[in-house]
Amino acid sequence: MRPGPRSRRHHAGRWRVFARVERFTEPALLLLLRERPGHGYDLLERLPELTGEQRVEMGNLYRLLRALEEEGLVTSEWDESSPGPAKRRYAITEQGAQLLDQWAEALRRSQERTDRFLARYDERR
Amino acid sequence: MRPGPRSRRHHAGRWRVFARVERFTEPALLLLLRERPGHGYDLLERLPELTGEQRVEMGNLYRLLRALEEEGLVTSEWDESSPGPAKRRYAITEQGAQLLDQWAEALRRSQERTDRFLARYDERR
DNA sequence: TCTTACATGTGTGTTTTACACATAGAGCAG
DNA sequence: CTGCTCTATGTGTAAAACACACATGTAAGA
Repeated sequence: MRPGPRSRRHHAGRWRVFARVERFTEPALLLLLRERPGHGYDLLERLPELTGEQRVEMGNLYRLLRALEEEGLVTSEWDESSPGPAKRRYAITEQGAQLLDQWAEALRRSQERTDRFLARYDERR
Repeated sequence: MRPGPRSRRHHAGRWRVFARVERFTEPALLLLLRERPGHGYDLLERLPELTGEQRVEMGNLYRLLRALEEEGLVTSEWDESSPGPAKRRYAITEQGAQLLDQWAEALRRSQERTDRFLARYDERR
């Protein structure tokens, strides 16, 4: 029953504190797809450019892509032309691009909040 | 069954996208307590200085404070001297201050990630 | 033939957050 | 002195987000 290294609780020196923006995978996928279309496995490999050390779990990635499609934020089609196993190739829609814009604004607001936090933290360090 | 406004999914124009750092309340509490001790209700009112629009849910706040205490990050004692209902007055410990330092580092790394994201977003806007 | 890389998925548990409600002291308006 | 609001602390539980484990199949190369 010991909490793992990414558990909610952390003894000061023992476990790693890892600050993440929640649902960051969603805007990351939209940005990658705005740059160019791609399939799940491809996106899985391109994601670390944006998410860094925190790798995205593949099971949830495929589920997220289908959820995005259900909402009309991306579209997909089977690509059997290219070699290897069949791939589902995703592309961003106009709606998806608009949501990405909203995410960018939201992320800027989040940056400001964290900036204020860090400034206040540094004040009395 | 309609998802609420803070649901996981958002149609581009309809629902609000809200980027938050997960478990941000924890470092926020530690910072407030490093500045001066205080009780739950007091912290609930001071938190918006750090968290902004996203208000913290009081039920979870009290649970979080007790969890922090269990781990030795804060201490508490009943204060019945001051007027009104009895308050549980929390103070940060050395361990708590150390964890806050780790959070600050983690938040800076998170800022860098988001900066990279936004720079890449702006590139091809 | 076996292993590895590519590729897509399901099932389920844990963690984090949201929502709803319970309890009680104290001050004040009527 | 009754009801109302503000202060103050909590519990119960559901939903959302995320992690971990595993299943399935193609294709290429040792």
